[in-house]
Amino acid sequence: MNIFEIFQNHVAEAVSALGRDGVLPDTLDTKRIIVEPPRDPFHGDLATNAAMVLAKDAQIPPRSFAEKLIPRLLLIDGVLAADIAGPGFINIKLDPKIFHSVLHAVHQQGNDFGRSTSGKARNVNVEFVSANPTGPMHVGHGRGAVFGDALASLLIFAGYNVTREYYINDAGAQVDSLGRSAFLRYREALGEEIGAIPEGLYPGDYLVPVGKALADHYGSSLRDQSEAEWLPIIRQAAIDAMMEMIREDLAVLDIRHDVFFSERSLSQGGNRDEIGALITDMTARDLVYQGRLPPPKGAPVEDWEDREQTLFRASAYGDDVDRPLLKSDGSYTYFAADIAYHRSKYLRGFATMIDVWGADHGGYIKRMTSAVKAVTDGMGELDVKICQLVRLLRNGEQVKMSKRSGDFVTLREVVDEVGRDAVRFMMLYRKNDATLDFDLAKVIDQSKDNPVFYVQYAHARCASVLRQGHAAQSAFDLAVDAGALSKLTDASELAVIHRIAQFPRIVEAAASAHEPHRIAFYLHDLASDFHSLWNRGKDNPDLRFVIENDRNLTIARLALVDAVRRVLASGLSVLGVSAPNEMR
RNA sequence: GACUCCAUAGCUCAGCUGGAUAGAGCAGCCGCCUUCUAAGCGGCAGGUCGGAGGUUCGAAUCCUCCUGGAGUCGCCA
Repeated sequence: MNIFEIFQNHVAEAVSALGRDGVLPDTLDTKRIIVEPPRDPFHGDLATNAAMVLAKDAQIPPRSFAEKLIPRLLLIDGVLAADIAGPGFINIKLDPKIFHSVLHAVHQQGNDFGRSTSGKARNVNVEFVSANPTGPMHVGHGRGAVFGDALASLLIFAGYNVTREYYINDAGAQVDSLGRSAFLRYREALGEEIGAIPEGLYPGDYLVPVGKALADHYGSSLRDQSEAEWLPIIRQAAIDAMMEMIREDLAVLDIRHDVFFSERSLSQGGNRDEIGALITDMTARDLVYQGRLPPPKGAPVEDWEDREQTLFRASAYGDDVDRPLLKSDGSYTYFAADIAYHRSKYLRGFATMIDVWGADHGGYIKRMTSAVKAVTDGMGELDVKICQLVRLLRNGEQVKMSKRSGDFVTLREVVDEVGRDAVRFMMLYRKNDATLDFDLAKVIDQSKDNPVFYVQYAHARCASVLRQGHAAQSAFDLAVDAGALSKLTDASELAVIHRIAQFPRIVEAAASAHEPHRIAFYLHDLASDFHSLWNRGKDNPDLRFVIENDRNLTIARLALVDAVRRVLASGLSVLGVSAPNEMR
């Protein structure tokens, strides 16, 4: 139940009715009407810009428009008053019964309150993590992982049909290096002295067990083969081991992908060369031509050679320059594979694609969105979400890189230290495109300075109050009707209900903007409202939740507490953070 | 050189896709806190929304230019 949406429809209907009556033109575009909470609650419960956005088309001043509209608004059930404010805002005062009915809806819908159908079951592909299978995940990967996972959950909650996907970069030079690194470890496992790992290969200890497993399985049979023979075998074994490790890292954060898509499968996996087919298709549609590029700007590229190459007309679709699809040795560029990959998403039924990338890929957005536009005839839409860097701190001091597994702090180390909930919540308590300071000491601090604790504690406190309530009263049913809820009249109680009423529109806005952090901030606000309400009981015992001699009031208040608890739980569940019943 | 992102209170950041007197948390100051779970609650103070133009009824939000910071640029992945 989204009261803002409901009243938006009411207001639109009122405008249409005036159109039919000839009071206003009947051609007004009521879709532009917005009903939202006023900035200042003193103004009322709802505010609408209807008069201002439609005045011009109606060819009358906004305030005159409002004067015509208001009598009509007053006919709407639940509207107590409607006033013109400022340049032509209409502030609406609602009967508290509307808000009581919101509470009632929470109890009826339970954890589904806030769930929306605004996504209209449209297919969305969320591709995230896609870390190269060359080692364990680090903290930066973790941010993209949590962001993508929470965004996917949010979209599901908002009524989209979501697939979580991981693109395995298992076809480039990096995985060849991985294979060679694993080969060294294999020889090491056979008892050879391998010395230092050469520059350009992966030195991390995590390849030691891979080498050992290879030695166990193949004995020394691979050692004397040529690289052309052993590389495919060892490379694949190493990739599989790395992917297994990455899956485990993700599982620690409770993240699971529906699809793992192999880059290699596009050109070498089956009986069909997807990338070649793509280039043929693009050539037929004149998206590709043979031409020359100007030398790259900025840092000079030493081995730059001016030559004719196979180029995609990216600049015709919004990119800065055209982009090569073939390397000089005739093999496909990464970009060519990526276009084929995104086309495959489209062909699999995803007109809406979301990619979650790290900050270092920002320069890649234009060419990819332009490519998606080109190969889908403008039918496919790609939104790239960039997750900025994470600065790992401990009490304000930058954390030194660990040498244990290469040259970075692994995600696993961080989760082991502070826990899944802290990692997930803090990764989401910031806009994705802003850099994030993650302080290992602060996120486990049990104080209000720590938003994770603050929100979880609000949930635990709700649960505690409900336990107390059940102890003080005999068994009761919280799903009381809206009439019984009319006992809730205090301004601080109504303020909490107002906040609850906003949850559905926050969900929809966050989902359509692809911004899960809005849920995290909302939960913090709701927690704050609740802590505040709880404390009112200190100064004024009449405002406590459990009132000894007033069973009905107690039940109404516990219904409010339970609604807060449910919305907190449901929001936390979208973020993938647990909602504890006690904090001990 | 070009492009992307960022610039909002002393600090860290929100700002609901263009709305009213720009908000929160820290830090500072003042008060309260033997409670339904203590780890908090209330209040005060704090701002030329980096700067200058523009678009319009209306701009922190959209456009242009400038300044400052981060990142990217390739036949790398």
